[in-house]
Amino acid sequence: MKKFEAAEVRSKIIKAMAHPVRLMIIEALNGGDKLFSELFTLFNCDKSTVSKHLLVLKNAGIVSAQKKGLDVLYKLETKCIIKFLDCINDVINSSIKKQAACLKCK
Amino acid sequence: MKKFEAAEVRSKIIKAMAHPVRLMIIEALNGGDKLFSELFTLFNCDKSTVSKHLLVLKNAGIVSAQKKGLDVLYKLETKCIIKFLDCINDVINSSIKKQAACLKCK
DNA sequence: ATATTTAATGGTAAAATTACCAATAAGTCA
DNA sequence: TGACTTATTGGTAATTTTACCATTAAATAT
Repeated sequence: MKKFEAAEVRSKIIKAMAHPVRLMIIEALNGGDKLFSELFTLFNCDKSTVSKHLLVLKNAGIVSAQKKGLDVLYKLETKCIIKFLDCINDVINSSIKKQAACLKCK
Repeated sequence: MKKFEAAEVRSKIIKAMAHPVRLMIIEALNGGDKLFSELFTLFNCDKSTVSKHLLVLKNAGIVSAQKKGLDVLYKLETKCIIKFLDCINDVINSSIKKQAACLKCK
């Protein structure tokens, strides 16, 4: 596989994470499997919007879905993603530090 | 800070990674600091396009830039991001396995 | 000084993402 | 069966992202 193709596949997965609602879904599911109805209550947007965000995550292989009566149980398939969020926090924190240092210099 | 705001900040960082060219830049910089002119040769797109991708990464705090004569030296600020790429590979591999298993069932 | 080389910025058209509403599909229960 | 409940899909307008071309800004060298 060419390097660019590999990067394309990876970027699709990352793009699936790159939305605040989808990030919060991932974090919620890290605390345990959740029904659609439970996830839906976390946000104040349309039900169809949440459903489509979940579809994006499912297509990326990040979550899986399983019918439970009228409801649907969602599951986080890739726990390692949570570790990544710690790294993101590092990026944020070091940015904040630099901004603070910059203010001092003025 | 509200949960949603925190997720928004995080998603901005992740969005900055969510492009094949920007991912390849990150990987290239993980191998060591690179000049713009070196990075540019990796892609066959316009120079301004590469420059703008670098700006996105810089604004996200993922890389830093430093003038070196006519050229600019770029540096990866957050090495932990590379570990995340391993996780992404896990997602991809487990997706491939599932697809393979699915084919068997037919 | 000015000609040259290089990265960055402005502008813009095309493509992708997003969120809502309406309609549909899937399951439950009387 | 038929009424009801719930998640999903279709459609669409608004927003965002992207890539190129043209221009500008910054540094070097003659």
